[in-house]
Amino acid sequence: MAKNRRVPETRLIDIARKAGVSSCVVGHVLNGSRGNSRVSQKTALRIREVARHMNYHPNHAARLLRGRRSYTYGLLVASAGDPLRSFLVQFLDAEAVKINCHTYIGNTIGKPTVGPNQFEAYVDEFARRRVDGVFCAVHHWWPGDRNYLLTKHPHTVFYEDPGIPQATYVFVDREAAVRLAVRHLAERGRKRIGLAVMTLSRPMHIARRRGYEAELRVQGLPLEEQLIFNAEPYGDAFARCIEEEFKWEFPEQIIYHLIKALIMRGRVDAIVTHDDFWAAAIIKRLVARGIRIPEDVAIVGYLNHYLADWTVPPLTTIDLQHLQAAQQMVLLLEKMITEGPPPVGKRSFSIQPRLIVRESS
Amino acid sequence: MAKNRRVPETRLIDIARKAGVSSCVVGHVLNGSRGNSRVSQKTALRIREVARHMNYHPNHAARLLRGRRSYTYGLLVASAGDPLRSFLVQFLDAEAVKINCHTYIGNTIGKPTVGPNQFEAYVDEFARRRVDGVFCAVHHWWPGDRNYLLTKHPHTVFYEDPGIPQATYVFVDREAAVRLAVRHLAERGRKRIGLAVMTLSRPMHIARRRGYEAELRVQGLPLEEQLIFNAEPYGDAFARCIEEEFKWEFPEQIIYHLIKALIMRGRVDAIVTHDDFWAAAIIKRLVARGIRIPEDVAIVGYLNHYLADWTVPPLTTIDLQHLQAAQQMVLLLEKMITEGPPPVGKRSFSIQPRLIVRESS
DNA sequence: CTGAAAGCGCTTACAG
DNA sequence: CTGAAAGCGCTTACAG
Repeated sequence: MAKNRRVPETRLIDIARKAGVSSCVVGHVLNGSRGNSRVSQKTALRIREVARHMNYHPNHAARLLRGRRSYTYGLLVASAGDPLRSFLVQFLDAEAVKINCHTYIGNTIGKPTVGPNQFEAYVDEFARRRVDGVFCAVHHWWPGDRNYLLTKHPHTVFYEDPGIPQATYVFVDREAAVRLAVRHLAERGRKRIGLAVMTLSRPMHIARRRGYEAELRVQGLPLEEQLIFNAEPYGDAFARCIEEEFKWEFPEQIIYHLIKALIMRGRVDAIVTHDDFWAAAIIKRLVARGIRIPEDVAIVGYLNHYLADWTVPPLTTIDLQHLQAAQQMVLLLEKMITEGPPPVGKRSFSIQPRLIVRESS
Repeated sequence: MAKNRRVPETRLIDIARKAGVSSCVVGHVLNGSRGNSRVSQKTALRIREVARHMNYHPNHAARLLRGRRSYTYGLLVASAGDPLRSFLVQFLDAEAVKINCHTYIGNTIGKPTVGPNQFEAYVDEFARRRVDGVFCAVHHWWPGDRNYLLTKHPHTVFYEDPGIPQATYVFVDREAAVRLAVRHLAERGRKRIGLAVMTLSRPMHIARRRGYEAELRVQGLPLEEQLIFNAEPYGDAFARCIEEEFKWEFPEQIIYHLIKALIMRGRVDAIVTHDDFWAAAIIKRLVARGIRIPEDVAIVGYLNHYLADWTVPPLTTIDLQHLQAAQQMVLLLEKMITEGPPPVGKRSFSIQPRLIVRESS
């Protein structure tokens, strides 16, 4: 019975014996954080040779226990497959790997075994595993005690403003995003540009309206209340995860109300949509009614998910620059870990989105 | 300067002092693997109370060092964002979480810092972190020394046959998959059903051809060599990852040859495609040429990626049952870890795919 | 330039 | 039913 036996790993002491030195010398040569000037070149070389030959890999647990960093970041997301965040997750991991760190992913979607407080459960798990810091990319409308997170892990960088004073975060400039979209549509001759948003009750979303109004003014276009569709009154507009299936449920009925409000009543000739999934759903419904995209109505998305390449017609959208956001977040967290938190007042960092023109506008 | 200080975590000894017992009693009550009969109910209760109150979380590194399992599985994938595998990755993680394990994801896409042998680098990293076992879901055409993996981690479960004798793996029954597709198309009256595959030089892909031919025979349909398109002669047909961008590059020129071969020469009225991405690309090209889907040509995909819901028309496809595969893989690996590898000859497990009918057929 | 030794926080065989 | 103590594999202050 093979059972749980594994080939015993080479230890520091094995190298030391083979090389005929003490283990502390080996430690200095192979894993030493300080300069290695204390060991002779020749010895160091021999030790490295032996280590390579014996396929030595330092025991991570032992180093951790001795107080070294874990070189691990906790990463909180609703789900690693969350279509709104999957590229951010990927980029965060890739950037972490570049500096020899690893991301420990905590999905906050409720699992029966973990119980309802999965967010908090992962905050504890991160503590157990001694992560160096945490990225929180959980949507603001997802449950989870952000204050508890900050208490247990002062080194935390959020994606989007968590609404907690003094928190450090990276956010996409939504005002600029909508201005880009509106300017583009105005330049293409659109006169009645609509805005469709999930909610207007959070600062980050109010920024969209602000950008929308500012750019309409610049373009000399009329500002009518009926050109703005806010999904809030129509019930829970947020994408939900169907627990069993891990698929994101899209609130289809919202699209029905949206078309009624913006197309029928508002008679828009363009819509700046909440995100690419909204955009794709709107395009589908409009095409089914014989409305031509972009001839009759132009559509602009928000995210630049790879879905945007596959809609018919392909979607003009706002790229959220997830790679740039990820780079910024890793840089920030690493700096927090080594140098402490940034000064108050310099804890938020905006990412400038980019317009990607395809065929829906 | 806050620096790298964190709130000191509660230790076992802190609980012991507070509860007025020795740390070994506390260890037995809180983390003991054996029955706790050796400690009185009353003491145990008090200890648990104190632990909860002091927010105790056992130090993972210390337990690991003492020889306990890491409750961590290594997971090798080309990239966590690989569109062909992302749901499998998600499900594997979710299933692992259910039994209180964690998946440590190793992306084998080459990073400059890790060097060209990222597969092997992660095999070593998994050893350092003392994972209990490994899932390998890397595509067969991706580089990486699978034998080295098995040497370092005898407890490994592959997704799809790695072509190594005695390896344990879960695979999708491709023969059954293609038969489902062909039968469905025949039932809808299609007479000239084409098959498009990336390669026929690996057993797993030859299975597609086998299923195709077998079902055509059953349906009494003609078997013509020109109805089979094998992309191999047209150069590197595999999706590639563009390093900088982490986007999957689709081999578009293949589609051109495919249409020429199957539509122009073969005059097919249906195509069973290599996967959903091929299917989506084919649909796009055909629609652009004025060919109607499914009236003129029916298309069936393979994978059931969520993209399949967004093509126009929505894609009829074969669902690969990734959830079921993930459950099987976790079950298998856990059993290997606790009871040793399954007997030779019982090391491969097939997953039966399912036909999902949408509007492209 | 190098070595002997303490200790990180647990687990567990051993002794009462 | 409970405690004293060794030891997992490292790191590092201390002593030569």
